[in-house]
Amino acid sequence: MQYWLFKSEPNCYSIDDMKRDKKTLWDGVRNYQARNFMREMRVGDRGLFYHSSTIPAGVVGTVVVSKNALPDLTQFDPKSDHPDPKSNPADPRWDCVELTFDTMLSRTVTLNEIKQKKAFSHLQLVQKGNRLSVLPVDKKHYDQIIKMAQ
DNA sequence: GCCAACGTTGGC
DNA sequence: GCCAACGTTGGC
Repeated sequence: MQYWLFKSEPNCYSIDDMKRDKKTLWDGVRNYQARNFMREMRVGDRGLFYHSSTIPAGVVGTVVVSKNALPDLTQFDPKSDHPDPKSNPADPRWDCVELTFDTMLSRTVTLNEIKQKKAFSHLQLVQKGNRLSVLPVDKKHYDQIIKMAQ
């Protein structure tokens, strides 16, 4: 089983939305590295749900991968937020996975406190300039962040 | 294949 | 809103 982190701006899609919807397609991702990580995901993988571009930014909940990667249909919809006219329907460029709500953390584990712990220095999330919206996390770090919320 | 210009992300 | 970082695009 692998562990991941999913970023979302809460005014776009928050952990509360995730809880209400129970499951959602993680579509709209238009970054090759993030897409490749989604292609590696398998049903049952765990994920941290992270709120970005908000104060404070941080981990707010957990999710489970409930469907392996499948074509992201929003790329072919001119009315979607991220249409990609260059993507060929016979060989779609962008994929998404389905996520299912797991838990809401009892408090936000902020980026700031994660940065302050030396144990997290190799976490891609805390390395400067990180703009990846989907990234892998070690089980160790995943467990530790959940523990910090308690 | 290089690289400048440009657009987007995300913390603050 | 600012700005640094960095991915993408496109001309050559």
